[in-house]
Amino acid sequence: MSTRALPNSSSSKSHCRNLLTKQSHPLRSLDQIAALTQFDRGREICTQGTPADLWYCLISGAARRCVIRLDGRRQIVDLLLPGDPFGFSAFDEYDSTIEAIAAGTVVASYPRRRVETLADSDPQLAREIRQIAFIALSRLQTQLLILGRITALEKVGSFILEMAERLSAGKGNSVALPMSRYDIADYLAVSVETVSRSLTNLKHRGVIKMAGARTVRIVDRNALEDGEPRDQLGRIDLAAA
Amino acid sequence: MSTRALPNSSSSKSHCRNLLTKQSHPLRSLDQIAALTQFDRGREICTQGTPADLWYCLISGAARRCVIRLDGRRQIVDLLLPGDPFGFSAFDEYDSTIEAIAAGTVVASYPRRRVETLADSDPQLAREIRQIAFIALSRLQTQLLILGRITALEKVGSFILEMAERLSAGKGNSVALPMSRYDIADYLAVSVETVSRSLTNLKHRGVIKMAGARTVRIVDRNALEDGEPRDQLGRIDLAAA
DNA sequence: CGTATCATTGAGCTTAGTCAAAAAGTGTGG
DNA sequence: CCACACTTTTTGACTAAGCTCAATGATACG
Repeated sequence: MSTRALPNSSSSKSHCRNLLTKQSHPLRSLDQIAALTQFDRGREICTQGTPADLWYCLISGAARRCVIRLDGRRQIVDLLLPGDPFGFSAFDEYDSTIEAIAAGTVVASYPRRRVETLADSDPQLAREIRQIAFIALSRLQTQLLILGRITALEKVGSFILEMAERLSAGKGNSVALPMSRYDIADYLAVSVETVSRSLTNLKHRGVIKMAGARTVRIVDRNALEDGEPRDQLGRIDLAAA
Repeated sequence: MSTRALPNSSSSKSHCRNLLTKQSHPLRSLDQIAALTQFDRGREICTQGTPADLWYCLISGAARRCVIRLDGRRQIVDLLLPGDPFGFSAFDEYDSTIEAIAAGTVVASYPRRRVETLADSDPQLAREIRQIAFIALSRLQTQLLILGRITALEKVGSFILEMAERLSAGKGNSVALPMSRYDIADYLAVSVETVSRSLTNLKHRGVIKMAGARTVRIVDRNALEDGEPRDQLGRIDLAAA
């Protein structure tokens, strides 16, 4: 199966099967009917306006869910990380386009009709799908709350926290961002320059440390949460410039 | 009739039963197990952080779904209009607080466990619930796209269009907004003053007409869509000041 | 008819967008 | 391995959109 379908060399296929069994994901019970596909950076996984015949789950890598506006601007409506289901639509067509961000992003796909039929006779599966939809709702709501923040600094701050949460499952204080500044900008609805400046600002204030351009280490979690620099006791620290 | 539970006076109850049968809504098939409640303006329908034991559907009036931030600012995550289902949560507690906006807002509520059990043995119902979740997703996405707009003028413009769409089902060009400028501001994540100024701007440019403070008549649909004033042929009209 | 809420308008200031350019990576082919 | 092209990231200067504070009109409601 090439881009579309991953090349049929057994090696890559088995490699992916391994991934599928290793990476826990919400549609685990459907592993048998999953098709695995690998995508290069920037490749479209599915396209806004085409028939929504497949449901997906991102296995490894990262992807962006975006819509293009009338004025040509792109908005990223969701960032997809390992374990995230996507491709659900209230209507018969996808409501957004999904593109791979990381090289070699692997995606599992499930024929929608097939799954729905299975769900008809399997209440447990039906509940799982419902749960998946609710999780997608809560992810969208999280982003809504980020977009609703006032200052760009707060947006970038909560973005870092969200990524840390989702990528390292809350464990470490270090996040390797898989996406470019442009992606972050279109996700937060600010300009690239502002993203960059906000990061430098946080860096200078000692709230984060950078290792290369894409690895962030969180130093002061509280400060990221509301934009205000805090001391160890969580008090707003007016000394920090 | 007071707020909490509708007093069991047969008059008010039958009045509401009428509403329930008249107003088409997505959980129609569950009318039998629905409880109807009426709320005064500003009253809480359900509260963030409390057990999410009920699913709801708004029958008449309007409500806001909001979260309060650490800094005390309120953000409105969704506006609920007749026919809109709400109260779904990925976890065991509501992720937002819902408050009535209009006087005498009527809401149908459904015990979640009961519905889920019914869905286990009724695949059709299970599909309907899924569809409801997907529709909620698409509504959130719509708002995400509005929040992602750059200028306040565009936000207010698409807000008016969205309300026109949802309230009058696309028919008329006149919308009676059920909410205050403050609600609009918290929904669009801009200040009240900016909402007001944007409306005056649109009014002065002849894009909309106002009848009182809360009734908007759309004059130039195209202009609302992208912020640019258009002539009858849809061309950007630089003459309009 | 008074009081509270809601809506509009003005003036000043801050934030972030735009345009422009430099610096730092990344990958490719010779 | 290096040179070159291209992308990504950062920084600077300028400008404008929108926030804040403040005050004045309108509306609704008891």
